[in-house]
Amino acid sequence: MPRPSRWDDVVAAAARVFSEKGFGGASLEDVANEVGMLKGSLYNYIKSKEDLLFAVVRPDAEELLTCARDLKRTDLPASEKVRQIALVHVEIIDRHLPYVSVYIQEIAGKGISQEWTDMDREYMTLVEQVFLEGVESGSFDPALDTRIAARSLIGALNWMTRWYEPGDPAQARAIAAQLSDIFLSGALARRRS
Amino acid sequence: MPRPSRWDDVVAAAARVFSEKGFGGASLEDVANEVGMLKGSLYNYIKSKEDLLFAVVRPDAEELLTCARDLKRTDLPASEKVRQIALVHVEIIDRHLPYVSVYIQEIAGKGISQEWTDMDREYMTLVEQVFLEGVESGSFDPALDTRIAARSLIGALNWMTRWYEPGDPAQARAIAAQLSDIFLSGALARRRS
Amino acid sequence: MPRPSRWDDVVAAAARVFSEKGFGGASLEDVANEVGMLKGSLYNYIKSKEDLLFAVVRPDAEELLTCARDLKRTDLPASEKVRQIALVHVEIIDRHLPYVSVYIQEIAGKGISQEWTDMDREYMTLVEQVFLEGVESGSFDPALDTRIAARSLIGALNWMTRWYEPGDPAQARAIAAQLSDIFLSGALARRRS
Amino acid sequence: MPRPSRWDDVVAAAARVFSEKGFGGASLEDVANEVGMLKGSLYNYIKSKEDLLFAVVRPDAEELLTCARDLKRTDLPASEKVRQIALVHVEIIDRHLPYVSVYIQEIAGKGISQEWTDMDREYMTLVEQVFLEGVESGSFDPALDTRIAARSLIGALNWMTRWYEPGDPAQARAIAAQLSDIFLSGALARRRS
DNA sequence: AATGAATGAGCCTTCATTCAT
DNA sequence: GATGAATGAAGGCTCATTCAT
Repeated sequence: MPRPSRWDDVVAAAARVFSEKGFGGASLEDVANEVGMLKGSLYNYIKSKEDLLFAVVRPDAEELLTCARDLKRTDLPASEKVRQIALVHVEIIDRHLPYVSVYIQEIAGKGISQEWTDMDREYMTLVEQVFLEGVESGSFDPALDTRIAARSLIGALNWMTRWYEPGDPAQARAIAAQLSDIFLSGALARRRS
Repeated sequence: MPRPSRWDDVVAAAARVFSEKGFGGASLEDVANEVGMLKGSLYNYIKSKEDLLFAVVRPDAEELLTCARDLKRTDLPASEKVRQIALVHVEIIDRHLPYVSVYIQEIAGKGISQEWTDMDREYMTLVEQVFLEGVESGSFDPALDTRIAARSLIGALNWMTRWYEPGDPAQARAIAAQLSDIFLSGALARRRS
Repeated sequence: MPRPSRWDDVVAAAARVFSEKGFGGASLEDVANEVGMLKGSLYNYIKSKEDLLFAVVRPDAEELLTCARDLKRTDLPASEKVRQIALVHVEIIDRHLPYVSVYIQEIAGKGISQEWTDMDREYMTLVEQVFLEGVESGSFDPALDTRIAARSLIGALNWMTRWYEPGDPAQARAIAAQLSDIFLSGALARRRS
Repeated sequence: MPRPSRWDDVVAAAARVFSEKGFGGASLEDVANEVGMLKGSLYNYIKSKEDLLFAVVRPDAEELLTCARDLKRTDLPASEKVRQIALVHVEIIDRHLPYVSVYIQEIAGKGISQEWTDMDREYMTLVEQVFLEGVESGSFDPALDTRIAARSLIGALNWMTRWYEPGDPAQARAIAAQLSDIFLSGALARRRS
C-alpha cells in the first residue's frame, strides 16, 4: 500500500480540528490524533502551528479572490455580478466549509499580517466596486450606500459558516439565488401594475 | 455574582481584552493588567475565566432578546419590525461593541451550553417570524425564503462587529436605515410608475 | 444574645476540617466557612495557619502525656499500668476524635519541631518503661522486646482514629479492655490447669 | 500506563518525595527534581498528580492483598496464619517503606474511591477471618473480640511506617516474630507447671 | 470583631517546539 | 518519515496573609 506524502491529510485534519475547536483552542496533539500520528511528527510537514493555519486557509481564500478579480474584467451587468459573487462564495462554503470557517473565524478582519489584511481588503473592494458600477450605470438605486451594501452582502455570506450544513450543491445554489434576490430586489412585494 | 466596587471595571476590561485577543488568546493576567490588579485578585469577583466571559456577554444578549420579544407583541407592519430590529441591533453594537464582539466571536452558534443555544435560536426564530408575518400579510414577496432572509439579516448585522467603528449614534442609525432599505427594497433601482 | 469570644468555635471547626481534609488539604476558607465567618476574620484569632494546627492539637496531647507521667509515679503493677494507658488513650480518642486524628495524622512522628518530637518521644518512653518494669519485676515475659511492645501498643491505639466511631464511652472502655487483654494475655486459648 | 525508559525512576522518586512531604505537601516540581527532569516532562508519564500517587501505591497494596488471599486458602493453623500475615506485612514495609508509607498516610481509610475502600476492607476482612477461624477452632480464646484483634494487629503493623528503619531483613523478621508472639501469647509471663 | 478586597507566591497542567534515535 | 522524550514558558486557579474600613 504505497503511502505518499500525507500533507493533504495533515491539512484536512487541521481544517477539521481548527474549525471545531478554534485555532487557539486546538492543540497540535489534537491535529496529530486526527491524522493518526504523533504531534512531534507534524514538524516533518510544518515549521510552526501558524504555518498550518495558513496552509488550511490559503487555497480557498485565493480561489475566492481570483474569481472576484476575474469577474471584474467581465462586462456582465452589475446585478449579474452580484449573483455570481454570491454563487461562488456559497459554493466554496459548500465544498470547503471547515477550511472557510477557519478563515472567517481566525483571520478575516483580524489584522494578522499585512498579507491577509490586503486580501481581505481587496475582496471587499472588488465587491464594493460591483455595487458602485451598478449605481453609476443607473441600474442600482442612486441612494445605495455601496460601502454598507458590500459589507452586508459579505457578512451575510460569511455568516453562513455558522449555520449552513454542506453537502448539497443544489441547495447551495438555491441559497445563493435567494440571497441575491434579497440584495437586488428586497423582501417587499412588488406592486404589480 | 457579587457586585462590589470594581465589578464593572473588571467586566469592561474583560470585554476589551477578550474582544481584542479572543477569549482563548487572552490571559487573565491581561485582564487584570487592564483593570490594574493582579490576576489572583480577579477571583474575588469570578469563579472561573468562563464566568467572566458570560458576565461580559449576558447583559447585551439579554437586552437584544428582550427587545425582539417586545417587538413581537407589537402590531407594527412587518417592514417596520425589520427596521426596528436592525436599529436596535446596530445601536447595541454601537454602544457596546467590545461586549457584542465577544458574544459573536465566542458564543453565537458555538453550542457552548443549552442556555446559550436557546438564546441564539430564540432570537433567530423571532426574526424569522417577522419575515413570515410579512409574507403572510402579503406585504412581503411570497417567494421569500424566510429562513434565509432572517439568517442573512442577522449575519449582515453581526458582521458589523468586524468593521464598524463605534461612537457615532447618528451614523449607527444611518447604517441601520440603509441595511433595512436593502433588505426591504433591494439594491435595484425602482422603475418609477 | 451575648456572644463571647469564639475562640473555641474556631478551634473546634479547625479540628473538624483538618481531620476531614488534612491540614494541607484544608484551606482557611474551609475553616472560616465551618465557623461562619470569612477567612480574613480568622486572623483576629490566630497568627498563622500553623498556629491553628497547634491549638487544635496541644490540649489533648498534653493531657495524654500528663496522664502517662502521673501513672509512672504510681505503684500499680505493670499489667495494670498497661490497662490504664490503654484506657486513657482510648477515652481521649472517644471524646476528642477530630482533635486527636489531626495530631496523629499531621504531627506524630513527623519531626515538625523539637517541641513535638520531644512530646512524642516522652510518651513513647513512658509506655516503654511500663513494659520494662513488667519484665524486670518478673510479671512480664523476660523475652519480651519492650521497644516493640510499646510501639505496637501505641500503634494499635493510634490506628483507632481510622476506624473508631466515637460517642459511646462504654464501648470505648470495652475496647480498651480487649486491647489490654490481647497485649497482656494474647489471643491463644489458655490451657487450664 | 506507559512504561518507557524512566518510568520506574519517576515512581520511585515520587514515593520518596510523597513519603517525606506528604502527597499534598509535595509539588510535582519536587518529584521532577528528584528524577532530574522538569515538571512538565512528568506528563509524558502520567496524566495527573493523582495518577502518580496510585502508581506509587498500587503494586505493594496488591501484593499484600494477594498474599492474604493466598494464605486464606491454606490450611495452616490460625496462629501460624497470624505469624505469616505479620511476616509478609513487615517484609513489605522493610522492602518498600516509602511506597507503603504513602499508602498508609494518604489512602488507607480515607475513602478516596470505591476501589481503594474495597481493597482496604478486603484486607481487613481477611485478617479478621483468621482470628475468627482461631476462635472457632478452639485454639484462640473464645472471649476474643476478633474485630478489635484484627484492627489492632493491622494498626500495630501499619504504625511501623512511622518508626521502622528499613534495610535489615533479619531484623524485620525478628520484629514480625515478636509482634506475633505478643498478639498470640501476650506480654505476661507464663506461669510454669 | 468582622468584612471585603487585594496581594504574591506557588501549584497543576497544557502545549508549541526540539531532537536523538 | 515517525517516534518518544524532554524542554520551557505560560496559564488558570488556590491560598495564606495583610489591611483599610
